[in-house]
Formats: sequence, structure tokens, C-alpha cells
Amino acid sequence: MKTDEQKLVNKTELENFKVGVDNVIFSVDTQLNRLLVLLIKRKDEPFSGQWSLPGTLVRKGEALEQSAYRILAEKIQVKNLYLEQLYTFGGPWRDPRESPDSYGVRYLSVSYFALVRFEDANLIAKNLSSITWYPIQKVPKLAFDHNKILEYGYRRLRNKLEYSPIAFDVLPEVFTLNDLYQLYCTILGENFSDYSNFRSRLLKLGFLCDTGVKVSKGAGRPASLYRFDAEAFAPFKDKPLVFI
Amino acid sequence: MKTDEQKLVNKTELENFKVGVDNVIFSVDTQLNRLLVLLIKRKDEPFSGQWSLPGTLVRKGEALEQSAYRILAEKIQVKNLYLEQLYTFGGPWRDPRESPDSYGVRYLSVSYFALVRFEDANLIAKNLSSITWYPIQKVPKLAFDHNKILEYGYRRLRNKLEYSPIAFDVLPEVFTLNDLYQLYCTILGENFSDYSNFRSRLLKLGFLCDTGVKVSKGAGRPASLYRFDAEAFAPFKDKPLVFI
DNA sequence: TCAAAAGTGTTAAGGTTACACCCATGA
DNA sequence: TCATGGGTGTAACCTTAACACTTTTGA
Repeated sequence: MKTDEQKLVNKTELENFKVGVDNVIFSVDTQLNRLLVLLIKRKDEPFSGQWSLPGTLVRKGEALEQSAYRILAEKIQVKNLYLEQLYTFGGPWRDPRESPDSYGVRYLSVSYFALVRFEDANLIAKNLSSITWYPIQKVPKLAFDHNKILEYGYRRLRNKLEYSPIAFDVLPEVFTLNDLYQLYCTILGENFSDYSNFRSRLLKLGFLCDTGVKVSKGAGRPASLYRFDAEAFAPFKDKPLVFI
Repeated sequence: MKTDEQKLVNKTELENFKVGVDNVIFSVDTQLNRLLVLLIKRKDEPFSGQWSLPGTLVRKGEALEQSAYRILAEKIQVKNLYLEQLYTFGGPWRDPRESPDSYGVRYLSVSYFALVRFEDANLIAKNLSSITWYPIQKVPKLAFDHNKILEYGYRRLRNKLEYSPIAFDVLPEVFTLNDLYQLYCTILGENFSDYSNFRSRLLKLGFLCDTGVKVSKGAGRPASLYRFDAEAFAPFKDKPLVFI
């Protein structure tokens, strides 16, 4: 039987942690106009066989962001991406392995949110049935608290898109204004803005430059290819800028 | 001498963590029109004697936010506050105790940002020279990476104030529109907006209700006391709302 | 020559800014 | 009666939203 003294000591005892990084990786399939999120089928316990966000535990000497890039690189080959820290979920009993019968340490998750270019993202997997792009509307029940993390990431994506130039990290070097508009529509939903108003707002900002090159898409007038001019954008950095 | 095999094993070894919570606690002295941040003088190694953000290590069974509230309650008595998670700093070598000669585990910090009502915040300390409100412009070099955390929190505070009703968590139950304006001025700097425009914008939104009660401040016309009407605000929740 | 896709222009409604001005009180 | 702080009004300007219209192409 424990004395009161012992109970007090137990109460103020520090928790030991393993730290994991979970990535919410988004991509936009511009052909089918679908917003996708990358999911992994777990092959180990806990939650073996269930879909989850791609994650990993942080290794000795590894920075958190480094860990996020590592897991990303293990799952997909990609040239262009945007990545930022999302939120930290660290309450007790997130992970069954916390049980004293198991490892007896708490599992904290630092989540990151990424947007990658769909066209040049190659999935890496021994068997491709264990990794897939899921349309955001069709995501099933995920392992751990990953549905909550995903929801959080989705909200952040929509906000970021409205007042940051992250779209250009994920579009090809040159793109038509319609490509850009479609990307916004896919993520924010139709009728977030009229095309012609979107167009004039973006052009007025002055950091999209017309390359002069035209590209034809079946019938209809050919579209100009534009380029994002990072230098012309510089003055807007850290300023509240609205794209929609 | 290590074999290549051993090196590889070491490389993929998981890190063990202690998790700390560090709070960036802001307050506004409306008398002197100063934005203040709560700092603690450390009395233990490492960085003994240096100023730091109030922080603590997470205990067994304790949620992160719970930990943030605990350290806050240990340092100040306060009735009204706003608190949210800020960012997680978890790179290697943030803390000298990570050294193998010391505890040999990594110290990760989940930071929280809080805004408290200055008037009813009583500092708790055995000796008051070890805890103090610092004007934001005069903050010295802090322990660990706390200056970086503070800077991050300061940016978040300014953003939050512009499009969230956090000011009302920190104002008295009833307040004059000038009190509100002064709060905004102190945090965002003068000339963020004309008083009369600020006034009409806020009143048009319709969630500030005039109590009819007047209060006099020396010479001059008495001001109406207003109350924040949380119910009338409800429809604006989760909508992008701009106060400035 | 017609439909499709790209791109331009117009207009009404509403918001923002920078003020000038009126009101109520204490000294 | 005047200085002080509170409160109202307004005209010029800018932004937004909706939609009509022109241009350039392939079939």
C-alpha cells in the first residue's frame, strides 16, 4: 500500500515521451478536379490494416522538420512542395502503446501539413495497395486521432490558400490563369469567386507575368502562359494579401 | 571502434524526450499603454539567474493544455484569459541537459500563447524579484530559444487581435469604446485606425450592446459602457471577421 | 459559321479613409 | 466659457460582385 508521500511523488513524476511526426500531405488532381490526401495502410500494430496519415518517430539527433521531410521522401518522390508545422497533439492515451503493459511512454505527435505537385509526385511502395491518394470527401475512419489531424490540416490549407502564394509552389513553372483558377476552385469549392474577377484581381497585384507563349486546349482561344515572379511578390511578403 | 552495422543502428535509434510547455503570457497595462509579457528569473541550472518564459515539464497523465494552465496558475492568479497553442520547438540541442553527461534526453517545447487581464492578475512568488511583467520592447536576452518563441507569440497576438474577439476576454465585463480602442492601439501601435472609424465599424457589427450606463473620466462628456454580447457574436464565429 | 475557351469592360452596391463637426461635462 | 473627452456625419475614393460582351481558335 502506498503512503501519501508516495502518491504525491507519483503525481509530480515527469512523463517520458516518444515523439512522432504525422504529415497531412495534400495534392490536387487538376484533371479530375479533386483534392487528394495521402494515406498509408498500417502494417504493424497498433491499428494494423487501418488507413493512417504517413508518420514516423523522431530519431536521435533529428530535427522535427527533418523528420517530416524524411517520411515524405520515403513515401513520394516530389520536386516541388510547400510544408509547414500544423499542430501538436500530445494528450495521454492517444496511442495504445502508452500502456504500462506495452512501452509505457507517451506518444506525442507533431503534425505537418504539405502541399505537393500531383503531376510529379511518384508514390513509392513495395505494394501499391498500402499507399494511396484519397479524395478528401471519401477519407475513411483513420488510425489514432488522425481524422482530427486531417480536419485541422484541411482548414489550414483553405486559409493558407486565401492569403498566401502557396499555389505557386504546386503549379508548374508556367501555367494559365485558368489552371490557377481551377486549383482554387478544387480546394475552396466552386463559386468562391467569379473567374473574371479572380483574374483581374490577380493580374492587378502585378507578380504574375505573361510569358507571351500561348497554349491551346482543344477548341477555343489559346491561353497565355504566366509565370510567378517571386521578386515582384517580395514586397507583399508578411503583408496581409488576399487572393480570393 | 564501431562497425558500419552499429553506426546504422545508432542512426535509426529513436530519440527519448521530455516535453516542456512554455507560455508566452501577454497583458496590457491600460494605464501606461504598455504591452507586457510575463517573465521568470530562473533559479536552477541551466541558465540559472537568466530571465525566461514561464514553463514546466509535462507530468504523467497530464494533457499539454492542462500543463499550460498549471504553470499559468502557479505564477499568476487570474480570472479571465485567452489561451491557445502556438508552436512546437523540438530540434536537437535546445537544452544543455540533452548532453549525455546530463540527462541524455531531448527537451521539446510546446509553446502556448495567452492574453490575461492585467487588472486582476496577481503575481504569485516567494520573492517578487524573480517574476515580473516586462514591456515588450525592453525584453532582455532570454534563456534557451525563448526570444524566438516570444517573437512568434507576439506575431500571433497581433494577428489574432485583428480577426478574433480575444480583446473581450481581457477587458472588464463592461468597458467604454475608448478602452477597447486603447487596447488595440497598445498592441497594434498607434494609427492602426482612426478612432471614429474603428468605432462605427465595431458598432455596425452589432455584438456590442450599450448598457446605458455612463462613466466620466475627468473633464469631458461621459462615455457609454458597452458589453460584449457573445450570442450576437455567434453567427460570426469561424467567419473571417476584421476588427481593424 | 458556330461553339468553345480566353479575355475585357461596365455598373451598382457597398466599404474605407480622412476629416469636420456637434455634444456633455468639470473646472 | 473653455478645454476635454465622447460621439456623429459626410464626401471622395476604392473595392467587390455580377454579368454582358468581345476575341481567337478548332471543327
